[in-house]
Amino acid sequence: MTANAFLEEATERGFVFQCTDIAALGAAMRAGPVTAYIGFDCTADSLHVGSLVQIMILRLLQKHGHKPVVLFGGGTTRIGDPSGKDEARQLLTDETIAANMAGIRRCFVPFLRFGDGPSDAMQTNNADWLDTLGYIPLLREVGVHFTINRMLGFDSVKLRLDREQPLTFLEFNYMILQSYDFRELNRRHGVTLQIGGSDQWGNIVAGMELTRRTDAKTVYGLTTPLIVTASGGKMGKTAQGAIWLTQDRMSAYDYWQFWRNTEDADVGRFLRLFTDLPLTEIVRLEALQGAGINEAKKILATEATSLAHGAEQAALCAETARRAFEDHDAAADLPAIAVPAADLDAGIPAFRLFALAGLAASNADARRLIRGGGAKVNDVAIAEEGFVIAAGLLRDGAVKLSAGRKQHRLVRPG
RNA sequence: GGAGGGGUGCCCGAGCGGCUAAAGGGGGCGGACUGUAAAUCCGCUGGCGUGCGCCUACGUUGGUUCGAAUCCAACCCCCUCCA
Repeated sequence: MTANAFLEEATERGFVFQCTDIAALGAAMRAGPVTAYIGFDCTADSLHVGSLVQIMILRLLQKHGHKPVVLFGGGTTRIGDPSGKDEARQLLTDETIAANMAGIRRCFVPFLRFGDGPSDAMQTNNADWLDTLGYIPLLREVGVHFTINRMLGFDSVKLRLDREQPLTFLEFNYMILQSYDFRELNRRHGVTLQIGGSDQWGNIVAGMELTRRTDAKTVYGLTTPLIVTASGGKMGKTAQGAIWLTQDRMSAYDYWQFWRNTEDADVGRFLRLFTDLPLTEIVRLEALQGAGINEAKKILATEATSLAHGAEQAALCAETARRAFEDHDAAADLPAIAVPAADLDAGIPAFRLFALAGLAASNADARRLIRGGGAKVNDVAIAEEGFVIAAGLLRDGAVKLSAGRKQHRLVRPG
């Protein structure tokens, strides 16, 4: 009934949670390319897989000939979005925001084609129009269209009120500014669709209504579902923290490993969302039973890593993992750290080296790891807590350290 | 402005003068089982040197005491009711 290639594929792949008017949006998309935007606030200097659904839907949009707009929240980050947060974020300085924006910008490069063509992606920054807004004019021109009665009903506001957590007036205004963004992007660039996570529904609808009331223009909103793992956990959280999309925050190898460790029940869903593989192929992969599903996980890992870090890197990661896990090859090209050769000659307590390699949070943590039987050197469990690692343990120029069965690091003299 | 309640480790949450690095749960890590999965079971979960300790920690700063997360004072922040 939507009869539109983009919406059909987006729906089949699991990107669509809610849409303000899917039939009308489908008609608009049939009529010609639609320009759509997603806003990204600059709260960190890199994006993680929590934003990957948004990035992938923009990619899909572009594939179908529509135009993606990436909006950096240089202005709105100075406010802080209360949506889905049970307490206010700490305010960021302007310098931090600028630095974060530069970092986030890099995350999109592998996923979208930027340029001046009709379906090339473009980027913009809401600080360009928000920073210079005058308070009274804004209140008179925009504020008049927002009723407190209505705003109090939005989930983002209700959450705070229900939990008796403070919601500052500053944050309360976030919705108004995001609405302003939508209208402004419509005016400047003909944007007619705003996409966002399901927690953005209220903000998106508010912008849609503002645009209709003041400009008599019809625009649309589309939200993506919140992605949780099949066992109910938040996706993209590990011991080390978030799964970052840039290599300065997380190596391609660890990124590959993240996807490789996907739960069985999530494989099909993640293949749909986070790879470009055709649906027919995905249907085949997710049907694999028992240990066979591991093949699908490897493909998921390589495809997802390929998008973020390139096919060459991804193939390398896959090969490293194959050698480390399937051949038990100590010389596989695992993440490595360098230790002064003299120190290694003299011998270093294993617990110290584990901490140094990032396999344990501290020396004490490493001692616990050894005591618990989870620490291995060259694939042999360490029996005594005081075990010393010296140059004699070098195999092909490296010592392999393992914390548990999955985390491996090489130590090289250098 | 007044009255009352509260701020505990990554999170939630007990403790209310010594036996408290602080119950319990969650999360995390390790082990067993597996398929580098889930579920389940077991162990660990402040730091530094190590089996004898030292340091840091219960909003902040002082005080009482041989001894405080626990008592007192001031201050900061949050919540509830009143003005």
